[in-house]
Order: sequence, then C-alpha cells, then structure tokens
Amino acid sequence: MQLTEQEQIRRDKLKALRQKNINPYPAEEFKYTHTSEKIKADFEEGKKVVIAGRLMSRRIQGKASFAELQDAEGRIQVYFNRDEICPDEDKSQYNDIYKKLLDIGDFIGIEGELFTTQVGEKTVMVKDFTLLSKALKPLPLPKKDKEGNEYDGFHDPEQRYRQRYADLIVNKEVKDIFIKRTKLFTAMRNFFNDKGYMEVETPILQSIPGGAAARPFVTHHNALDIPLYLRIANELYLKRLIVGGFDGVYEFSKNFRNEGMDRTHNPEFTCMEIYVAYKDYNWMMDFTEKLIEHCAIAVNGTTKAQFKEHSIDFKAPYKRITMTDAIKEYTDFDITGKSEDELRQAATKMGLEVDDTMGKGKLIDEIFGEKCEPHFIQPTFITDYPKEMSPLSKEHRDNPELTERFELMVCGKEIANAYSELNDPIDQRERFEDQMRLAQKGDDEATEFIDYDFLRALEYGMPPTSGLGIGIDRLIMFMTNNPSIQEVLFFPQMKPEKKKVELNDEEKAVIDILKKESPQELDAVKSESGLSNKKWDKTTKSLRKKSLINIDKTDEGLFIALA
RNA sequence: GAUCUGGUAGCUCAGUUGGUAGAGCAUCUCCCUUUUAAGGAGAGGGUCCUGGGUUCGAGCCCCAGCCAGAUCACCA
Repeated sequence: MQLTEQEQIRRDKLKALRQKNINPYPAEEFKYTHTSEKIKADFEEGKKVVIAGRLMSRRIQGKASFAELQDAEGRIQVYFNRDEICPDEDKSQYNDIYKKLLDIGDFIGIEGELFTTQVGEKTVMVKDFTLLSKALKPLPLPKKDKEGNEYDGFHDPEQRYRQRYADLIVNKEVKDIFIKRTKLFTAMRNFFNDKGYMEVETPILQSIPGGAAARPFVTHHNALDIPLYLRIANELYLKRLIVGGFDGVYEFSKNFRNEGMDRTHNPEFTCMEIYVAYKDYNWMMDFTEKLIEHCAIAVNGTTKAQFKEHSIDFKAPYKRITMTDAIKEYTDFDITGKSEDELRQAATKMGLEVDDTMGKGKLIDEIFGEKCEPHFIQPTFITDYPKEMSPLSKEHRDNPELTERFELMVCGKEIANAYSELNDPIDQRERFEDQMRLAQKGDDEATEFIDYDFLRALEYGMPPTSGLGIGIDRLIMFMTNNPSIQEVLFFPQMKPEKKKVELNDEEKAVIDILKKESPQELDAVKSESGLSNKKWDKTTKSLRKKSLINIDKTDEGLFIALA
C-alpha cells in the first residue's frame, strides 16, 4: 500500500509510542465520569472530571496548549500545561508524548479539573492523560469562526457518502440528521405501542414478491434450489397476521427494489406498515394525522418544518380532497363515469403523453400526477383512487369504480398510502387476475405474480381492516429539510470504488527489461518496451517516484538503471 | 437513459495562447504558559480520475471511458 507522507509519519509515531511502552490500542475499559455536555451543564470551578473522546484541534504555544476533545455529545476545550502534567523534572509526558506523538483524530482519556479561561471558555485543566486509540489517517478538518463561517468544509457528497464515518466525525449537522431519524422511529413505536399494537417481523426472503408493483432483486437458495426474492413490500404478510387474529400489527420494513437510483430512490429503503382490525380508511386518516403530528413534535420540537422554499405545518387535521375533485379543481375535467377512450382523449388534450398500454387507472394517475400533485404543499389527504390502480384496496362503499384509499401528500410528494383493506377473497382473486392481464398488456407497473397462499388466508376470513404504509426515508427528508434521500441514509448505495494497483503492467514490463541488464541506454529500453511517448513518460515518472529506477544523464548519453 | 457541471497535495480550492504544478489549512523542524478558523520563521508533500490522440511540449485542446452531483425522463 502506498502511504502518504502524513500516514507514514503517524505510523512512525505508533512505533515510537510502543518503544516507550505505551500501548496505542489498550484493552482496558476507560471509566469516564463526565461528558462534554454534562460538564457545560453543571459547570463548577475546580471540579475533578474524567473524560474521553477524540482530539479534534490543537493550539500549541510552547509549554502550554489548548485543544478540543469531541465525544458523542459535542466538544469541550481542554488545556494541556507542561508543569501541570509533569510536576517533576521529567517533562517527557508533555514534550514528547503530547506534543510529538499525539495527533488530531486520536482518542484520549483525560483526568483534570474544570476552570474558566480569561476569555471565558469552560475548560478542563489536564492533570493526566491516556492514549486510548491512535488514528493513522488524518481527518478532514473543517473549522468555524465566531460568525459561523466555515473553512475547509468537508462537503464533497461522494466522499461524504463513501466515508460516512468521517462525515459524522466532522459534520455535526450530519450527525443531527441521524439522531432525528432515530427519534422518528422511537416516536412511531411509542405511538403504536401505547395503543397496544404489536411490532412484528415478516420474511425478507420471499418466494413470491408481492404487495407492490416493482422489480425485485432475485437470489438463490442453495439447499432448497429455488429462486428467492428480496421483498418489495411486507403488506401481504402483515395481513396474514390479521387473519391470524392480531388486532394491530406493524413493522418497520427494509424493502428492496431493483430499479433506478436518484436523489429520491435508493435500492433499499425503509417503510413502516401498520394494519388495524375493525377499522376503515376514515379512521386511518384521523390516526395518520395524529401520528404525523406526534412524530413531527418528537423530531423537531414543533409541528412546523421548512422544506426548501416551503414552510410546512404537520399540525392535524389535514385537508382532505377526493382524487376526482382534485382533478376537477386543477383541470376542469370530471373523470366520473368516463370510458378509457374518453380519458385518453382528455389526457392528450392536456398535453400528456399516453399510449395504448395505459388502462383507466393509469390514465387517471397520469392526469393527477402531472396536473394536481405539485399543488399539494401542506399535508393533504387525497382520497378515493380508481379501482384499477389499487388492487389491494376495498371497493368504495358509494362508488364501485373507486376504492377506499388515501395517500398523504406533502410538498407534492406521496409520503403515506392507506386503504380499507380488501378482504373479499373472490374479489381479491379477480383483481390479481386483472393485474396479470395488465402486465401481459405491457403495463410494467402491474404485478405479475399471484400469491395463492395469501388468497387462501383471506378465504379463512380477515376482519375489516385498515392498513397504512409510510415511506420513512421520505418523511425524514421532509422533517429535516433534505431534498436527497442519500442525506438521510447512513450508507446510501454507491458504485464500488476501484482498487488502485501498486505496479501496473507497463511498470512491471520496464522493471523486467531492466532486470536483464542495468543500466541500459534509455532509448533502447523505451523502444523495447513499445510504450507510447506519454505512457513511457508516465511509467518512468511513476517508477522514479517509487524509487525503483534512476535516470542518469552522462557524457555518454541518457541511462536508465534499477535503483 | 439524456443533458449539463465537476474530479489538481491529507482537506478546501486557484491554475494565465499549450511552456519547469500553486495558495490557505493540515504535516514536519525551531521559538512561544489562559488561546480559540487564522502567533512567528523555515521545510517537505502531487498517478493533475483513467486510456488514447494532436503537439517539439498537455493539468489545459480532441476522442473514448470511470466516478460523482444537478436537471429532465422513467420508476414508487
């Protein structure tokens, strides 16, 4: 491995520490009494504390030095004074260990006393310190001045996503996003658990990927010798549990879809789905707005949130509008009772691209998506979707063309989807068969598998049930003002990094030529290698850098030799 | 998938018609005992994303590719 100068220096320091009988990676527990936050909250002049963390900055001024220690909660200033640390003759603990062998990034433990500096900064006066773990790679080092202006920020998204650990160390606001993300999960769990609903787990490896229309990832089970799919949704399994007699079940489910990636799509993402027996979608709307309000407060301390240019308020209740009325409002077109051809004509007149594979549901969806969706900035329930695009939803009690379904829109995007669940097994079978026909017609959104075991479960009887699915990643994006899903995932999917080889083929070839005879005339080696001018130049420069060859210009000519 | 933008030191970024690769921070050496992005002096540090081409000469121009971001399309 080719080390940079700074990496090599740190490895040298590691050796020097070991020679001084200091273990740079000690095993023992380090018992700390305080954290950075606790020190600032209960500050008391002269109090003795033991703290641990990562050294994040140093200002050395001869026999004294200020530094910052960062722990899980934040940073605290620490003060290293030579004569405090080394009261006796031997000053090596300060002069050698602290000044020469410690680096920014190292973990250390500190015993000390609290004091306030002349500038008023709460600080720990170091009496003794222990190396807990040596860092061999220099961190990016963003700095902030008093006005909060940042210098040398670590902002390149590629590096931040690939090295999220470094991102989390130096960018506090990134860490805060993930703290909020976890608060969201906790808030939802508490909300559901308080109502007596049960958190469950269902299979991720499924032999029939159901519950949504999406391309699954396929894998293979060796012992069973069958293909298995990574789940695209967990809906059908949770409903089986309602059949099984639970009143309310929910699951935070990692789902996987083998589709494109962009700032709102990651191949794996998180959904929360909950199913509650004896309820309908009207009940679920009330439940959802209370849930979202509760979560917003838990995450941000307020129902208000800013998303790009939009100020949104998650305070319940939310506006409710049927899909038919929404389309009427924004296009002056009434979809009620219209045939497929009439819908297609209307869509064409609106300037939308349509084709023959599109059924009624898809056409309506297209009109709504283009003309209405962007208008719903504040949280809004869109209700009563066409039957054709909702194969798992119960037929509307007042209109057989529609279903009892709603979606919650925020800033023009869907963040939740819910139904009065279809529990008529015969109807469900027909809807699945309709989907099959749509898929055969070429609609790649339609599901092409029929889960007969799920139909068998419904035949045993499922109580009237309402179910809700929430895209957790999307929701946390809105709650933390992040337009990119990658910012709310610890490890967004990236293409693999290419490995760098130590010696490439050209370099090896030149070395091989020189092994036969060295030194040789440069031109002879060059022509034997058969390399282009540029390639030759690169190769020899690289080899010289690695100290493997020398090039000498003498009176006899230009010679190349193994070093 | 299309278009645009970017890839140069550990980090953030400059880089002149195409003519010996730069700055700040970080690192190393020396001085400095209450400072807080940035004390002083000096030094070292480069696969200019990769591979071709044009040229006497390419970080820069041309072609192809890789990676990332943005916008659009597609998809939930």
